[in-house]
Amino acid sequence: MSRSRDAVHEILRRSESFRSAQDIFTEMRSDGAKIGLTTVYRALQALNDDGRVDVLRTDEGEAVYRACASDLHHHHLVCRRCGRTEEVAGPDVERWAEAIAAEHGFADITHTVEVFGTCASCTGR
Amino acid sequence: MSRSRDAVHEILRRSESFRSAQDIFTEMRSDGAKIGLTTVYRALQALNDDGRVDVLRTDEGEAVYRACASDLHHHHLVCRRCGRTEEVAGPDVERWAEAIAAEHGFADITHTVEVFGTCASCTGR
DNA sequence: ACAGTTTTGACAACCGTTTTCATTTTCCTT
DNA sequence: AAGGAAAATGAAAACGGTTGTCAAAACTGT
Repeated sequence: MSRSRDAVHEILRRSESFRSAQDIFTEMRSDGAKIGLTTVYRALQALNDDGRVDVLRTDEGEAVYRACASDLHHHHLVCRRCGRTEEVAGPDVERWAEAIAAEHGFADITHTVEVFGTCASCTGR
Repeated sequence: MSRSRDAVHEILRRSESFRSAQDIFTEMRSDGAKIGLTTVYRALQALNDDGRVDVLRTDEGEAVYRACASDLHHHHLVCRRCGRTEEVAGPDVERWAEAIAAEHGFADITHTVEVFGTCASCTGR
């Protein structure tokens, strides 16, 4: 498992946002790559197992993947129509999470925050 | 939409944890209720629309529901050790989400916020 | 080149969820 | 009560994303 796995990883690294498996598959195909959807799924699984990509679920239950930027901590604003994703910083949210956790006696906390909406170019269409 | 909707809500209120639609359906059937799976799904949707239950996705993409203790919008603080869940209100987060979305031209937004940690009684054990 | 293992991909199977649609129930008006 | 429109129901089919199957193709070391 290497050829296509690297290809998928590459696509993801070039992307700035979360991408779905089908989405990646479509892009690779129209780029002329001869790869199967199954292989894309397998590559994503493997990459996730290796901790090289992370995955989250949209409101609709679709899995979307992203190469780990691992930079700063930030959250995502995802268009539920076209999948476009903006990275947004949320210092307020971080503080809120810390405070609320402390208040309830919870320690060692982590949090997930994802905002879904319809982006400007998809609105009204 | 009332008979079965109340029944589903009742099941949820008696539950202490998140339940899947299929799970609820199975319980109701073995309790002798003559209800269809479709109706369970519709009841859950309606209850969710009314803000009486909240829904989240498991890692596997399955939707799980839970009766809201409070009728207001809120988030969860989940103990990663024992699974204990506290409902927490997050007006700050709501405002933050709205603001950030508007700033990027996103409309019609929803958000998921889940905070994981180790609760007081699990700490130090 | 050769045998053995791994990877691949078309296709079918899966599973949770939604849609369809005909039937039943509920509710309102006489 | 009776009649009729509107809402609710449920069995079965459709759907969409994901995973399994399995034979063919691509690597591996000898």
